[in-house]
Amino acid sequence: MHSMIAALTQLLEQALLQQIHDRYGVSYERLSFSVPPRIELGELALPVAFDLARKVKRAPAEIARELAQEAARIPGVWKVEVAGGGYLNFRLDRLGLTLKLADSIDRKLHGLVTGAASSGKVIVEHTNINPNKAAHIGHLRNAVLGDSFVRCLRFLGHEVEVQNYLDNTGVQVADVVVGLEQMERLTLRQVAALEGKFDYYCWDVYARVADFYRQTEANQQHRSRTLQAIEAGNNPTAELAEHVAMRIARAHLATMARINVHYDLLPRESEILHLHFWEKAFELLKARGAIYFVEDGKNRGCWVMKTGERPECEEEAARQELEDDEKIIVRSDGTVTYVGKDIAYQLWKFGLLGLDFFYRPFDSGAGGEVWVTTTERTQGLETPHFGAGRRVYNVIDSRQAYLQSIVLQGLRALGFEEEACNSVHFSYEMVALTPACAMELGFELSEEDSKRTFVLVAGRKGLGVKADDLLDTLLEKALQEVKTRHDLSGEDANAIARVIAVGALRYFMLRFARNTVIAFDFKEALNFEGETGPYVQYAIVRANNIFRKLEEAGENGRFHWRDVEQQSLRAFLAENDDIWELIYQAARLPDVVRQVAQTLELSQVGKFAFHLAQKFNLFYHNYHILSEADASRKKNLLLVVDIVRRQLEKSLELLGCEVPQKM
RNA sequence: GCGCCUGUAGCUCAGCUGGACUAGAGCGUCGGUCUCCGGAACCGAAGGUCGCAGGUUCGAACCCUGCCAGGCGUACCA
Repeated sequence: MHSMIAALTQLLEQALLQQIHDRYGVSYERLSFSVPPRIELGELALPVAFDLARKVKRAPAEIARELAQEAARIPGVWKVEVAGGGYLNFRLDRLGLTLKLADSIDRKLHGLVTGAASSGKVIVEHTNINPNKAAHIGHLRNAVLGDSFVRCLRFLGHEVEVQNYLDNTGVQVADVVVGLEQMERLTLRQVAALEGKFDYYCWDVYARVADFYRQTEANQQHRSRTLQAIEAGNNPTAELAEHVAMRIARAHLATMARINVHYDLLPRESEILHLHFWEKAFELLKARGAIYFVEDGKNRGCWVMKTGERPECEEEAARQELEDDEKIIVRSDGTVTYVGKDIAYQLWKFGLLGLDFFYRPFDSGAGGEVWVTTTERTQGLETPHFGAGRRVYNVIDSRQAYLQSIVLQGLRALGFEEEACNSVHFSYEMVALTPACAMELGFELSEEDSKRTFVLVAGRKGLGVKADDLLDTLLEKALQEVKTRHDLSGEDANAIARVIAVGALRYFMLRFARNTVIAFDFKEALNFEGETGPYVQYAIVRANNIFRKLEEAGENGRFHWRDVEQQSLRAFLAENDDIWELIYQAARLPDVVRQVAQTLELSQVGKFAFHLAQKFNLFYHNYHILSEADASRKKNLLLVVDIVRRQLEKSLELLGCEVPQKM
């Protein structure tokens, strides 16, 4: 799938490459177009004449003029001009592009051109919250990035499978189980009877376990013992762990459903173990010599993988370094680390393990169809085919870059070079708190910390903003705003407030580049003005109001873009650069999304929507549409509004935001 | 120590593979726009030696080197 604009650019490139070759005998691989500083100068610019000038020893402006003459005949091109001493500026056929775009929008393509087939299933793994406590704002960033990325890939025509991996047998779940069993002295039955928000309850338990471990050596030993019991299964501790993990997982799904995030499959770590995924991977790794057993030294009794690029470390002097370059895959107590299990999981994702899970639908209580892995086949149940992806994206914060590289090293060691290349660590920075925010939450900071620009969220300390709390606060604020403007029933007001709150939250999480640390601040996150989701929503609501009024005005008020008079529209577009710019920007949506698929910078979609909304608001201010006396001009204006609102709506949809009826 | 990332307006951030210019937004500040399709909006002003110093290039916020400052990682946590 490529876009209208990309298709046109390609056509232009082909024609020019041919022309340059014929005329000057120079062969380029490709031409790199840029964007002129102002729309009046055109939509595409090409500085190739500067380079040609050196090669054929002639003036760049002269060469540019020669190229311009023929290029003007390319279909879709309106005019070609020479500027800036040798730039070729291309001005596109405004009417043609506008009509094409309107038609494309009607067919729900929004500027895309159907073309190349999808290149196989893409698996996106995101969210992956340890199921041992409530989700916090850092998890929201992960889920919003992942979910929006999935929406973009689907828009581009990819088949996408969304997986939310549940680390239900890991250390973090074990810690909470220790807290419940040893600290709180609760049985499974008692835990199951606990009322209220269980994820919040566990948040506090988890925060206190660290202290519990510090108290005595015996307390500390509960961790390893519990972890082993969980891995072994068939014992009360394992059952409690199962209860905790799945109950928390449900809570996470409910939280994510609030912000329009859903999944296809919940692969569980316990199945990786019980279905012997890990054993199989372990055998493969051993057979290939990718990991080895350590007899001596600090890593004694562990199976490790060598990291770093010095396989032949020499003599005793290097012994220390060698140990530093060993990543433990199997601990000395026989349990497997996360990385080990992740290698097995990654192999399965590509269909390389020769094993598969069993599946059953998962009742998340949060709507949407989601499946979970199980250890046994369910009789008579037809299950979708999961896994066996062609390309895999793991949305994981940048602190895990090292672990991710080890997983890839594992794949490579097993000879799966191509799959390693198709494994992408979708890395992003964490959400931290401003010191002011941490203090607002009631945390005492050291003098050192209070001087920092941000402090890290720390689940172990219970320091963080819970996702549901943030959402509740946003909802409340949005509701206030709605109520000051409209007299609505509670239900209607709530529905609108929810859409606005989610729009604000998701936009906020996507505003920043991936590798920017978000220093969370309530004032900023709760803002509904300026560069925010509600700003974009408001622009669309305004546009929708125009059409609503039009319909209210009667049958003659109905509008369809095919009703525009082409001659009138042609002149209108030629005369008004500001309007043409609005449409051209709107047409760029698929180009932005294609770029996002490569750079993984979702913020670009947000920026696109915001800038387009800004331009629209200016247009809205400058042009009166409903009161326009000239009928054909009015239709032209309506066409502009229609195109822009539909592209804006689509870009919000890609960001997982909806549009309220009114606001 | 080593590895990765970051340093742009008072604050929070953009700036695509180096390119047309006066380096852009939002917030905040100050001043305007309500007989209008809703002001969650629009317009204007003030505010920057793009951390510092070299280098490459016709051209550098962007590429290279060094330095300074900060963050993260380098766990038998993930």
